[in-house]
Amino acid sequence: MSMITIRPYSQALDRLRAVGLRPTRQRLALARLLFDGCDRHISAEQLHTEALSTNIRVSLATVYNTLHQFTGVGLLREIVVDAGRSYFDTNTSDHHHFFYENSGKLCDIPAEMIAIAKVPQAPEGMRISRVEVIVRLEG
Amino acid sequence: MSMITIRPYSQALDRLRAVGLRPTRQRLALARLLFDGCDRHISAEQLHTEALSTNIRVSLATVYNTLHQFTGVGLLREIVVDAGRSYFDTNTSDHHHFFYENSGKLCDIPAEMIAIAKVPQAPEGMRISRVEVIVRLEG
DNA sequence: ATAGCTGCAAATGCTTTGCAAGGCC
DNA sequence: GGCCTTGCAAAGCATTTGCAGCTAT
Repeated sequence: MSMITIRPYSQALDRLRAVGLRPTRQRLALARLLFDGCDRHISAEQLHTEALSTNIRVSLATVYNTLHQFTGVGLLREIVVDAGRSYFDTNTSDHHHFFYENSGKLCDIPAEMIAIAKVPQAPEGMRISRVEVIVRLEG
Repeated sequence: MSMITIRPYSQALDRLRAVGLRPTRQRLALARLLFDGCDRHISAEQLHTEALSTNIRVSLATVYNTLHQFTGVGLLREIVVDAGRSYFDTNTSDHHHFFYENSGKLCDIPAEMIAIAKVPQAPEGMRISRVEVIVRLEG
């Protein structure tokens, strides 16, 4: 009853199983949109629109919940570049970002294209969870 | 570590004049809170609260407008670390930040404590407006 | 069967705006 | 006086939540 494109080997189901999230129709569909292509930076609103245009009936609230669940289990990374707009990155490996201030677009900077020579020590009792580099572009 | 120093000659008035903003009572008062002490990271809500507790009558809307005007003329820098919460930094020189994910606090990393060895070239037709490093801490 | 999901709509939190009244030059 | 600012309250957005009904196992 669904018009979802069936790929012979979608990673979506396996990924959900691996992290122990029940593979419901909505989660599976969203996982396919997110993971069955190349890496991407996407907002909740965008993903919702994309889901609807692929005939996947899912509410915006569920999209938000799902994105946060995925982030919680490490399938996604949340990126905040702009007040009041969150992006989710399907690439959770070590890398950084270009941010086009005019258009609001994000673009990966591969890990080897940027090098941080000296990272300061974490203050007493704290540990570094992540070093995030955002190169802001205009023009 | 340090108490706020009362300076006999507030820089606030001069700063406003220098950037061509009319020194109204509200702007002057906010400028004093912001610039007459050590550098700080502050949210609109915090500044508003602080203003009220210093007997400065100012509306939250005016605080927002003022912070953005100050940012527009380079007196402040806006920092986004968390979806839906903006901080304004009175230190506009080149430096980076620790972000305490648990408490939401920000802390400066002096420019010399961090070094970016290799910065990627800006894409065709773009120029780098700023390289921002956020070291996220937890614990 | 039942614990966990989902949709909807209402609620929330931060931020911006419209407009009449007030203040600075 | 004239124009810029301000205050208030209402509007705006993105996001979250409460709850009744649905679903995967």
